[in-house]
Amino acid sequence: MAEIARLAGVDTSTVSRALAGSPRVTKETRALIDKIVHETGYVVNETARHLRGGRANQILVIVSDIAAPFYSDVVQGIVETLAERGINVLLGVTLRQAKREAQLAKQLLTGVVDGIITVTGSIPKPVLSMPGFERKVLAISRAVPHEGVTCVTIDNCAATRQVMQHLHQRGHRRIVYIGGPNYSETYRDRRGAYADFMRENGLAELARMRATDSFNDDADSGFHIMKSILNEGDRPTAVFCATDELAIGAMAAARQADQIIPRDISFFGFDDLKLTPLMSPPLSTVSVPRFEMGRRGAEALFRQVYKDAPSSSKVVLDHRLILRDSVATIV
Amino acid sequence: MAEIARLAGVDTSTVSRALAGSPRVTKETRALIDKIVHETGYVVNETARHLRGGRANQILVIVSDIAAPFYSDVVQGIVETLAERGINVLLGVTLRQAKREAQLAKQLLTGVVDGIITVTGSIPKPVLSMPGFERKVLAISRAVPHEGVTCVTIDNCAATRQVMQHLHQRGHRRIVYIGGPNYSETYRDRRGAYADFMRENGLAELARMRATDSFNDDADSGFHIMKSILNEGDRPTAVFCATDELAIGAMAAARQADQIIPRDISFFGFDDLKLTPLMSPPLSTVSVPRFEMGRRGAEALFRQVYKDAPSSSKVVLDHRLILRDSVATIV
DNA sequence: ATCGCCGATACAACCGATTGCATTGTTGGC
DNA sequence: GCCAACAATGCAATCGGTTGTATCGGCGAT
Repeated sequence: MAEIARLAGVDTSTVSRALAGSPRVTKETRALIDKIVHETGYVVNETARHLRGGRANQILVIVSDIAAPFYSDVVQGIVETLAERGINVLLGVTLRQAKREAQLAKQLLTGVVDGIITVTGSIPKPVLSMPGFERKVLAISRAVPHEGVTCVTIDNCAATRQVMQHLHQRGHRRIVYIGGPNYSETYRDRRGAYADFMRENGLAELARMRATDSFNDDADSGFHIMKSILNEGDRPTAVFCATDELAIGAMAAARQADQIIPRDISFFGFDDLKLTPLMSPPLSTVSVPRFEMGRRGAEALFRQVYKDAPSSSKVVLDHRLILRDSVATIV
Repeated sequence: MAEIARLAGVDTSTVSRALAGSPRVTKETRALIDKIVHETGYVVNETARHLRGGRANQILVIVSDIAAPFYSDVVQGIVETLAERGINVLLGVTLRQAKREAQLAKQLLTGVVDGIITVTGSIPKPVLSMPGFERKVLAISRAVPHEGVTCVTIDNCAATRQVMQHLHQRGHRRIVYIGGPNYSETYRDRRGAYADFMRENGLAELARMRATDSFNDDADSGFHIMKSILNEGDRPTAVFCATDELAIGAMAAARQADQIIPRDISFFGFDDLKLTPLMSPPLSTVSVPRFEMGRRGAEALFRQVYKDAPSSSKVVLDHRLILRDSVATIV
């Protein structure tokens, strides 16, 4: 910028103002500066701007694993939305290790980012000691156990209830639940709503809930759980999987055991991943607005961090049941 | 830092050196400073450090769409690797628009990032005018048309040839190719190797190549292409899909037309996505080391940017054929 | 006892922009 | 024709660190 100022025969402050579009520079000066900037290919140093301005214009997104389709869709929504607003997205993956999460937290403390969107259901510890962190952090999909932090999610209990009602109406009673690890609020909600429904409908004794090992909730774990269920005898007529990934694995296990879906066993998923209509058979599932969750979360955090908007407690988006061909009617 | 210096009764330069582990500070001073730092919860301002040091310790990853499973796996590999080295990853998605790509390029020019990993097969124009950009840019999966830029990829031609040989040995002659848009070098290579193989084996007249519309290469496009192929009559005995996503869609279309796979039609995919062994039937495919591509690419760029290593032209990783149950033998 | 050397720390410039305030020059009013 | 007011620009401090060089003090050697 000093170079530009020299060439234009003005001070750097004038160049700065000209570039910022301040009304305090003449058209002529502005034109001259613009011309020189164009000729020399000069671009401002964002780092210096950040240092002076105190804003990094960057937001950190924390997921446990970007390779999981659910998260990558959410992140896509976030990145698109923030890019439109000139905000960069830093991507952090925790691999479900608290240590990594703590490392990532430093990015906020050291001023590398202005805010954090977490899709893991937890806030890195070091962040909690920051005064006013509530406005700088936002949770998507999984709520975090902290007052004042905005959370964008869906109504997991209501959705689960609707799924169960559907299965029940179709004549299913012997319904198994396959879910992910219960440290996740999402899975706790879905499992809880399942259990409640079974109890309320006098099916408490038929309720069977299975969760994946420790940290796994991918298709493979669904496959293995389903395999063990099939080996136990006393087969269910329907399986409610807490995610489509689990359902894809579970259906594969059923097919491998020569079960015809849905004739022998029905399946219901959750998420409506892009691939599920192409499964064999197309999977009935709950549509979860993943991109939209990302978009809304990004918008909300943007307003909180850069526009001084207050944080709200919860933003609940709509879900809806997608009925395809994986559920049979029992007569 | 000034505050720390004041409390410790020393100069900021001493604090800086103490924190940096310089041998030029006494144990006592260091201990005192460490204690005060700990008590006050002080953390350095990375932005200031970057301004002075000229390094952002950030690298930009450009993909067209993080929601595509192929890309999200590559990105996972990149993020893990760079995190280990203390480098942040900025994620940029182009949605295949040159405009967005150009915007992202600015991050390098303005010093926000020190390097770029592109998985789109192209380098943003503004970057090309940077002297020495070759060392700051690296391509993964798809090569870029620029001398001196390192590219991490696999041998698409060899892999395609092996697939075709396999299908040929199993008795298939009427083999269709379904690929993505040909502006991508990857798809051109795979299609070219397919065409060559057909010609070299006297099957030139049976060669049929279909590409998806413009920018689409997801499962849905595979579905629609397959549907139109089935409508044309003169059905192929085998379909070679240039990606697993296309294959998943194509298989769904075949099933919907009451074709039994592989009895009526065989399928071969490419990528070995995590879900393909769970398909119905499990898909034969080419294993592509996506995480490893990300890791190796990240390592190489890290060395180039931060360790002054020279750029190499090409890093070719191993692929291998995964034979499952989607290909029948024709007698 | 004095000189020289060395280790520990302080001083100050620097990275590259932004911005409040001072200064300069011009114009308009009376 | 002089002064006030205002528009345009320059000056300099600032953001928060890092680092080359200067300074200070103590100790060993002669």
